[in-house]
Amino acid sequence: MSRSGRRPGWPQTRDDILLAARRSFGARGYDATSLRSIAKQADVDPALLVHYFGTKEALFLAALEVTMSPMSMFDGLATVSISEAATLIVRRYLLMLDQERTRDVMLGLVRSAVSSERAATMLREFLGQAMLSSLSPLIDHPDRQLRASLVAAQLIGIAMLRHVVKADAVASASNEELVSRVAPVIEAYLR
Amino acid sequence: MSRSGRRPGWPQTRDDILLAARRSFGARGYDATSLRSIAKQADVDPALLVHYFGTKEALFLAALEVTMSPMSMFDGLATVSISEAATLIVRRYLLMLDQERTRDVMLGLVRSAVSSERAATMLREFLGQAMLSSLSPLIDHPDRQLRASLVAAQLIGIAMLRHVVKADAVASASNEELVSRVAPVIEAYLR
DNA sequence: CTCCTAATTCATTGGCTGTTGAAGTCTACG
DNA sequence: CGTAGACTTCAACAGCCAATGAATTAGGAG
Repeated sequence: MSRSGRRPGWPQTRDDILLAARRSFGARGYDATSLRSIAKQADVDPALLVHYFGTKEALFLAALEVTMSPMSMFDGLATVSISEAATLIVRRYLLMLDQERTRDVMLGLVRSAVSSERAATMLREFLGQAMLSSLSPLIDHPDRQLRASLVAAQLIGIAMLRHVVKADAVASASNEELVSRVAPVIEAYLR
Repeated sequence: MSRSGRRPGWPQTRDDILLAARRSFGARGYDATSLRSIAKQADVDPALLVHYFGTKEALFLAALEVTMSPMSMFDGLATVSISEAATLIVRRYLLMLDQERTRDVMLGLVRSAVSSERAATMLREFLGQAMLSSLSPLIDHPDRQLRASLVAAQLIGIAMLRHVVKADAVASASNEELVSRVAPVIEAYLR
């Protein structure tokens, strides 16, 4: 936030803003995050955010960039055994929660969904598209949708306890510890 | 919000405020709920809330009244088989989510925990006290804490999908349908 | 060298927030 | 009947919010 006017060098500012926004939304959710706080974190004037993105909600959408598709959490599950699939799902999910970028997106979605109908819809659609549609085909039961949703419930619950509530046992367990406890349960839903 | 001054009859107003507060916090969480909106819902002046409770946070605490003990979700589990215990846990939990009062408390806690460290601590302590301490003794494993926490994760995930995200499959399933799918999984954690 | 345009900031607006202090109005007790 | 005190409202403050519009600065094209 130096003196007024255009900054020298190449304007990477837009990305700085997106980074700060993703971190803030991920850490506190939509409502609790102000444009001003994002701007301060990006060392930039608040008006610049609306110049680039128009509105707070648009910035939220841009920062979370809901195309989590490259995370490919559910690729290649059809070609392995059910028990291997269950293990892979849990391991990949925990890996996603380990990487700052994807974790911030996930937590930003969850943290915002609880107080905004808009964000709840985003999360619902994300789940329906990314998880249920990839998971349901693996399940050979008339109630595949329900079973797949319960898998999602278990995973979201783990994210809540690990990163939001910060419950000791779940927060301090290693990934492989969690995999070995949770995978059999996921397997039970798939089978 | 009639004309000024004391209202005739017995002042049940305090309870009206608590009811409106519990509903609002349960529906939107701490941050997204304003004293003014609660006051309007209770048909009362905003200043009256602080006269009775002092501060917004105190009202939050009073409204959620974290002594959910009468719900006794985990009573008498030691005397039945593990499989019966699992069924009872899920059924009682869903029952709690069916009753407005306890559901509002639970959802208020969850909805507020995601954006307030304070509320996250409350939820963590509630889980530690109400669930883990009642559940752990049932589990004959060195990692009972982790297993109990994963049960909690599954249950919280169900509340999220059913009442926050409103995922179709979980929201429209009957209680007994859910019990029959989830109980075996809980049993796996306990066994 | 000169403009045009993109990047950035500044000052401001209107609205909502939690909280405060004073005033009004009723009930119950003496 | 009157007055103390509980109940309730009113008006206001200071602080934060998202958003707007004009002003300032720099890079790049001609």
